[in-house]
Amino acid sequence: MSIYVGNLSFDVQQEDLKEVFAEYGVVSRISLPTDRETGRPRGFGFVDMASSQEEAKAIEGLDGAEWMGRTLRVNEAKPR
DNA sequence: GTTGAGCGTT
Repeated sequence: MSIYVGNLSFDVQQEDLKEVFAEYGVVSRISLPTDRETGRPRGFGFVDMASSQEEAKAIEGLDGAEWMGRTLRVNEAKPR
């Protein structure tokens, strides 16, 4: 299970995401995909937590929250 | 600016 985090600021780094999600549990994996053609950040990311309970809490606590001047969109990620 | 690849044998 993993979390989709959308509407991110383009200058957010993996460490920043980890910091925020660590508030809700153990972050086991972070992914911030960049546009393969342009190398630019795509403005969204993926976070995996150690447990689905922690993920649920993170989604609950962070979806719709304002961060880095943008309103976060957080929910369960679709399968790649 | 809203759902991740990548040339290998997980």
